[in-house]
Amino acid sequence: MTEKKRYLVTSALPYANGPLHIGHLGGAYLSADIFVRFLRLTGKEVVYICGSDEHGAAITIRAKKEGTTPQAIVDKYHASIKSTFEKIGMSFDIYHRTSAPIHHETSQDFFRTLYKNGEFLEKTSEQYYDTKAEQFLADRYITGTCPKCGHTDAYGDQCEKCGSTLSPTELINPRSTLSGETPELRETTHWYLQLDKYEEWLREWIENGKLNGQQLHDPNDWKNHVLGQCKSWLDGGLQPRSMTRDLDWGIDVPSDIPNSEGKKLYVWLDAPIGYISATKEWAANNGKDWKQYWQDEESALVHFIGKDNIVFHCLIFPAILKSHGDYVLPINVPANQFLNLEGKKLSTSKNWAVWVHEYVEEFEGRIDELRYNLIKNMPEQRDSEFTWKGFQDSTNNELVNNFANFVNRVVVLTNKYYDGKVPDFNPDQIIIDSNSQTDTSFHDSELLALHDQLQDLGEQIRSYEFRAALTTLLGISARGNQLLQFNEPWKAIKTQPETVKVVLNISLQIVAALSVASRPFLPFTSDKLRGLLNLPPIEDKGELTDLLSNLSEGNPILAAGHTIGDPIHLFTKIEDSVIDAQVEKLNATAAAVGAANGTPYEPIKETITFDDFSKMDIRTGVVLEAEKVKKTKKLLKLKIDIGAEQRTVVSGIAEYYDPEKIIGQEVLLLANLAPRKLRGIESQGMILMAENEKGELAFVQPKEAFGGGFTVK
RNA sequence: GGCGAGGUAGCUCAGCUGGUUAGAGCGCAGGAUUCAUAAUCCUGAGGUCGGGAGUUCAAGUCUCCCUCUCGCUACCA
Repeated sequence: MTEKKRYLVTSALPYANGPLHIGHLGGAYLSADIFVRFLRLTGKEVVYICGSDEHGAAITIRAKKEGTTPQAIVDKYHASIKSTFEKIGMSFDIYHRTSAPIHHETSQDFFRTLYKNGEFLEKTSEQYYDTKAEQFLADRYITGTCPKCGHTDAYGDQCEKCGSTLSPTELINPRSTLSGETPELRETTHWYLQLDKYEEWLREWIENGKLNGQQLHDPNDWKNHVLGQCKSWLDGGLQPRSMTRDLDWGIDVPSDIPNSEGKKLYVWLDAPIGYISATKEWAANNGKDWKQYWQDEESALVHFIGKDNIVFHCLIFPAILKSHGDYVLPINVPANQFLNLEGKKLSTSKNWAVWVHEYVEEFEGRIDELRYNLIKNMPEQRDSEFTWKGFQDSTNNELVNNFANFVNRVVVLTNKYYDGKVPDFNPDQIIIDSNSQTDTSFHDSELLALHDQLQDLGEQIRSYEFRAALTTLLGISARGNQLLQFNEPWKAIKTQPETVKVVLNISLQIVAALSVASRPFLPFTSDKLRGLLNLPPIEDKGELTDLLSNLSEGNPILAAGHTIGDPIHLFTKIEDSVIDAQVEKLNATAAAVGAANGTPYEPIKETITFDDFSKMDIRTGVVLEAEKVKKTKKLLKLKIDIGAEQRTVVSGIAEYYDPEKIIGQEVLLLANLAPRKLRGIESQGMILMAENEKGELAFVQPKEAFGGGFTVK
């Protein structure tokens, strides 16, 4: 990786609309925290930026639901998220928020500059307008019947029942959530960023790391799935993207721009710019120059995100930065994939999650255990999984048995044999090598081996291989265990006391090295180790670099005669009962949500008159022919016999029925529905299907061999 | 259907531009050991690298076809 003088590291801004779960930590936060803590240990200038994303329609809607104001919602969650991050040991230099005035100014300046540079395309389109509330409606403010599954409370952008992505104009019977009225379509003007114009340089930058012929980074350092997704978008052709919205909670389009009234900045001219405004705030508070981080070639910008944010951080935000001019582009965007929980996707709405604030309470003082397991299972290259059993195993087998036990052995032996003082030794004394049971070794060569392990660990972190780095860290204490095991100081103390001095001296140096090297991963343990060894607290001023240079010269980290403290248990085992309780809790809360969210049954629809019903002509029918519609996953083309005539019907049932197996199937057909073309085939009616809560479909049929064409009343 | 990412030991995953008997951690089996939170250490078993074909002196690694998983996207009157 290209070495830079200065690092600007960001983690995706969490949305201030709910608490944090372990998926967040494993995605965009722990990785970044390891990276910056490591950089600090190497003495780099680094600033780590994050904050709450506090705008957008979802927050207004939540406020309405809870009968409060959007400000109250974001205040509540901002405070909660911020405090959770602190407890879990996230080492942000600043945790900012997008409701801060400096952020509004920064975002508006950005908009103004892009506007003046002529980067925008003004476009007018039709959108729903609520005449009673006198405003345009964001997608989320519109509900209606989902055209795909018939769910009556689908949102304008998405149906939460069937997961389809929608646009507001597709909804049947659209209603405004503000007034309950039926909205009308009105013209509105927005500013579009012409991403299509940037396609060429974005491609060159993504694929070759070059901009204007200058090599900015090596694409080989980027993750496969990140490059893949970017290329997929580039190959599909970029479209102009609206940078404004008709919203009431967000950052105003600057009032000096014509037609700006009622317009707010779109989240992508808001949230990522939060990285910049947070840097400004931090710089102002710490006597620094924010421009050195954002506008200097010697500064490396690294965005840590989840895979859902790849396109925005790799294409759209860079496009915004370059359109503005003066800004550096990210040197890497090491996006993680998703973390699953006990075999299923994490889901806030289904309450299938491990909430970090709850963990912090229930596992007080055991933060590093969670950090360890999440890093160990970090979804670096593919989706991965957290299980409570795995959490127990990694804690008990690796942290307790390997890491903490090694430290404990060393401290106990030192206290027992040398009254807690680091023993002096004869450098020519031969001991058994930690790598083999037969070879011989010296004090210095063991320190060099330690040096190499730390060097490896650093290289792994630099190349964003945090899981591997964690394995290397545990390899250090594993090697310490071998050293003790091969040399058996508990026996040798009687026969070869000089050997024991060398072995324990080395072991103590290893523990001292661990107090530094563990810091990026296990910050609380690092602090405990420093205390245990009576070493000064780490100040993040290049301690690891100093350590490495000392080791390479064979200098000890702990001088002979230095007194250490009494043994402590860094980690304790997690009992089965604790794990069982957590699994039970997870299942119970998820089940409770299922029950509260109701029932698998849909609410009964509005009452209709008999006349309404009698308008429908439902007939019995028999399937004569069935074939899959080409290039579709769900559609079958059916020929239905309804007695007097035959109808061609296209139906979305291919996932549940094989075409050959439904020939002769008796069905009910809504025969007087207006015909509609699907995939070029005219569908003359609709087959009635029953659908359960899982979305599974079943035919509704009259009794066997009833025959086609008869009416249903 | 299109695109992207994956499918490597029981489990979780490494394997860069193709090159000696395919690796790690956990789990498992056997042995050694007791300083330590019944912890540690050694040894071992276990993989036709999703399936098939091809390129090559040589393929987990390149090409093509098929298949499964995840994500984005289109179709569900």
